[in-house]
Amino acid sequence: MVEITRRQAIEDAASSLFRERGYSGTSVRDIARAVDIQGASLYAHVTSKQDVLWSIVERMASTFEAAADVVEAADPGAATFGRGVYLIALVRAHVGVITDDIERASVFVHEWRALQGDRRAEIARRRDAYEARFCSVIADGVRTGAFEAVDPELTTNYILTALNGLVSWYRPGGRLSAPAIADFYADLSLRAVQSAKTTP
Amino acid sequence: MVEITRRQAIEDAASSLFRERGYSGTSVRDIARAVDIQGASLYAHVTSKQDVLWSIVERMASTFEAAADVVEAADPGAATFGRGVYLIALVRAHVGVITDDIERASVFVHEWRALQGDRRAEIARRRDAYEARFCSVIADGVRTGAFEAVDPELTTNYILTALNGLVSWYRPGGRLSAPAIADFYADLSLRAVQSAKTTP
DNA sequence: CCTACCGATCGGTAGG
DNA sequence: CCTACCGATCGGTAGG
Repeated sequence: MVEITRRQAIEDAASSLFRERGYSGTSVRDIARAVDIQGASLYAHVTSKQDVLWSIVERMASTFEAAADVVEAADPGAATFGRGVYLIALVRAHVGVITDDIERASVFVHEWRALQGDRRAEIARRRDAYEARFCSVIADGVRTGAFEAVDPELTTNYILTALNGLVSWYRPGGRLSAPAIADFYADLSLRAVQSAKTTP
Repeated sequence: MVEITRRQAIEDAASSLFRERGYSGTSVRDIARAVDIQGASLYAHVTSKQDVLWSIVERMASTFEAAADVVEAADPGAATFGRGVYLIALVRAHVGVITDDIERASVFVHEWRALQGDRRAEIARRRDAYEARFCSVIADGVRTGAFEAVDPELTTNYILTALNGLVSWYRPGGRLSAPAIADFYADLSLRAVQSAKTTP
């Protein structure tokens, strides 16, 4: 119990530092200082600095995946919803994950490249799979004529990077609430692909 | 002449390394090795690692500003062009700067935070001023009804981060040419803000 | 969770 | 542009 809490405190502190200074720019002593222990004592709780990064990044990857799973579960086989409704739901889910844990989300977006070897490869693979969900919804919409004849891959990159930009400026308690941002971002994303024919 | 060339080679190598590993993750010896000299010899050409980062970031800041200046010069007082045409021109200019020098652009986008003190503050200020150009075009369009009633600041963040995402995946000689990407990104950005009323 | 310590590497300087 | 070198800091281990 105590250990779980301590470990979480370490990951919280590391998330904040990794976000501010990057993984390479943060020393294990920086993290230790943030939780008020000696640098070497950190190794009673974690096996390496890489291990801390991995925990943060892996958890966020799972959270993004789970959020998209929920959207998918609401319309099994993707048969009922219009592609626009589906895209909006995916965008809202993505924004929600970011605003729910802005520091870990920031580390996920910007620091996953600091992972090494198999772990980096795994995250790259899972990112690709996640992006493919957006891509196939967009491709579907283009096929049915609900969306403009956009390039699905390019458009996925455009939209997802726009959403991820949130990690650089969102701050809880700011001018706009998280749900308001999710709504506005969903509107912008849908309009970007929406066919003029289906716009009233 | 030789020195100018050498200095450029160092900045090129540093751009590539800063892009791949980040500023903190790159050592001066890494840079030196890339230009085939000893680590300490680098200091015959640069005064510090910070100095190299500053050169890269400052040049890119100037390049972005100059590109927007050209757009502005084409319509002094912003009186003739429709806001849509103007926004498209700004987006194309921005994308063009990125695709013209993808490595320095990537460093500009991701590593400017590694600058210290006054230099970091200066770049933050110039970034804000640059973003304000996009913001005011969007705000104008909203006022005249040419654009949807979007939040100009939020929309500026959305669009500019989407464009900057290019630094993470654009590679010269890829599936899409730089001008094609600029066109598609301009279309997506315009549609995101375009009022349904003015869409045919 | 601490003190004490490890070899490696860091950015940078001296002096040629 | 080199060799030789500086003090500081790095991630991590030993042993309690």
